[in-house]
Amino acid sequence: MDIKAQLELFVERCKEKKLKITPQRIAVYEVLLRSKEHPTVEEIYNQIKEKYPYVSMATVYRTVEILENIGLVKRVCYWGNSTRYDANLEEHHHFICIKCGSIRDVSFNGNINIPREIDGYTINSVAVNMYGICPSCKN
Amino acid sequence: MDIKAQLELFVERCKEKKLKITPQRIAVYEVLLRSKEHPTVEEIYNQIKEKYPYVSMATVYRTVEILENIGLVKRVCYWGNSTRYDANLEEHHHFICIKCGSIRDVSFNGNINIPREIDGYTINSVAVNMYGICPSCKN
DNA sequence: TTCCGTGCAAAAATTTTGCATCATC
DNA sequence: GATGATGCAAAATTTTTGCACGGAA
Repeated sequence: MDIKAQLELFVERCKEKKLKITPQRIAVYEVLLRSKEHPTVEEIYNQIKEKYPYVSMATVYRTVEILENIGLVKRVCYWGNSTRYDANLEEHHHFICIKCGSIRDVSFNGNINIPREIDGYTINSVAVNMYGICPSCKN
Repeated sequence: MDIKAQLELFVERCKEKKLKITPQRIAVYEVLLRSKEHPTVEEIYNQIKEKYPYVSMATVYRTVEILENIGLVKRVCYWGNSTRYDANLEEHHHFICIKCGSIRDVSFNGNINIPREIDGYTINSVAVNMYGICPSCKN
């Protein structure tokens, strides 16, 4: 799905939930859509500030929470303390470099063999995090 | 490995690294060894306070960091903002309830089919997090 | 005795909230 | 025009740090 289509989906979801479509919300979502780095709130804020200097940190916090609630971004945890956000909704997993902290999306060709139910636990989604050393840290 | 053996391993690692063995460090590690809940720093602190009221939060923060550095606990991220710690070093994965936030260890019978190397990335460890609804939240 | 580790308190960093104003619908 | 969103600043929360003292080696 391209960015335009994603933004249209966002508009649609907002209308469904009676959420207003504001420039701030679009800006936050667009940063997330264009980024492959799974940015923290602070990183999102810094990127937005270049274009829209008036946007406040509080709004970014509020917006990522909304985006998470309406299912357009996922909160992801990797390494360190920072909460990060990811707008890539397609099934994918992550490689995290334990040296430099960089994150890279990984898709498997072969599926992971994980049951949909364990001991009465219903599994909605699976996140596989692989930790190791990335090529540029090998040297 | 039982708790006694784990504590001996801890003592050994400390000697290797010229770290002093203090009651506080043992207390923190013991809480982590006995807990299956993957506690946060605050939860560790509260448990220790019952036995050793003088221990400070700062020490707990410093100790979990040391334990992580010497490879005796893992920092795990699941849901929400809290950083949690896990002293179970055996290969296992986690189920996280997206309603109540509870965490449960999961071991697979069948292995997950994950390569040891992807595009020049060397994979040291894999963490599979399954998100869903636990039995007590189904009602 | 020598250091390293600790407690305490202060500082720093991160996240949330209340409220008046503003913008979207 | 009504309602909900925003910015700002303050508050709450979480984590880190400096320093003098105390305890482990």
